[in-house]
Amino acid sequence: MRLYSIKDWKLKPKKKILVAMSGGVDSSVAALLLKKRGHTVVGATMCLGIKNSNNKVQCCGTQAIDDARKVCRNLKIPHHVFDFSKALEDKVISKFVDEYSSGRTPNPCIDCNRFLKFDLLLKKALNMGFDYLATGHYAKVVNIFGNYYLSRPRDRIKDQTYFLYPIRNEMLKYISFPLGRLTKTKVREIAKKYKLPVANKPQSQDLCFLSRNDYTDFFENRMEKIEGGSIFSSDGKVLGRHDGICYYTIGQRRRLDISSKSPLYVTGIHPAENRIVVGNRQALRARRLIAGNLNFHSERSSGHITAKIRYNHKDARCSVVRNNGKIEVVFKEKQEAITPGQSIVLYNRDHVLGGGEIECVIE
RNA sequence: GGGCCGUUAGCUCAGUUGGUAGAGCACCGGACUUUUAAUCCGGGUGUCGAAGGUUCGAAUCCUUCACGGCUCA
Repeated sequence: MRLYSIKDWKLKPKKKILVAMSGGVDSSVAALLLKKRGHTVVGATMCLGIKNSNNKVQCCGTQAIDDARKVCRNLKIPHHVFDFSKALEDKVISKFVDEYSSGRTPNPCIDCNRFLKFDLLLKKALNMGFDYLATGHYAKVVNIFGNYYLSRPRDRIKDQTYFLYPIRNEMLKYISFPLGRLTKTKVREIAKKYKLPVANKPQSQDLCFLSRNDYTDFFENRMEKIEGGSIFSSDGKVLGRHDGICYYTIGQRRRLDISSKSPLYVTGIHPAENRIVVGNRQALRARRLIAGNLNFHSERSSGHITAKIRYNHKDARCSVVRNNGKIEVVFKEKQEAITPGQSIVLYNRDHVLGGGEIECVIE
């Protein structure tokens, strides 16, 4: 017998659900499934004010809005576009720029979830009389004795709980992830079966507000000044030059333009001295870190706890001490390239305990 | 002018006592990915400055020349 029940839409009365639609396959299938279960479904796309030149596929540009609209027409559901461009600028992009100038590596997708999708958009949905906000994320919300938790999805490869930890716990009861019990393969099959216009659309990969080719221009326009500086070895020798610390992240190997006996990786970024420090791969490994800007879904801090220090990273055993609005995490095995600005997310088996932003590495 | 050192992949260099070369960076390709112009995997792209000589065999030893650097007049 199950101790908890996963929200099962089939058993619940029909609800009014706003589906956040990016124009991609996942959120389109999410909308389709909810519609087929008989709920009242409305699609919504966040307009982020991004100019989309040359017909490039972007997750949130105008192409996204067009695609989402097509899908909604196909599903015969209404489609709204909400202008979140100012919020994106104020809450996500400005921080993105600040973080890079401070030598940190931000994760804007997490802030987008924190401030836009699961805050502004969710509140807007509730204000409009919707019962739930649904998205196409691969994750689950589970209810254990009246408490809501974020939990890993069936498709472990697509697990997106890492990006979702900043959702306020009290908001989980208004959130639905219809893909939580499906695999990506199955989702694509469904999209084809029902002939969704975006069935064969490639998976999005880059930042929605910045294409891969625009990094340099973006920083040049946004940053007050970008100064080149020296690249140092760990023992203080000058090995080369860098074009500005905003172009580097911890663990980065490429673009160093330094020749040596074995590959070099960025091990430190020091904005005050405008200095990049490099070392061998071994020097990237560390065991302890401090994280802040926390959000928790569970008070639990003992037992089988694992954590991942970035998306696409296997979670690893660790212990956690909470202290004064921060956590200190100590990994059983050293982790590679722990990067300030990236998020650390804590798990107990399948449950997301919470997470925060890495502030510094201790050792 | 003399002496010394150097010249090897696009770049920086390694190459043991002679057996036709290999690292890093760069570049190209692939995997992964709604964060990192991230990471990982694969690929050597070469008249070993030139010409002679010694040798079964020369990037390696000898001679001359060219170019670059340091140094002494």
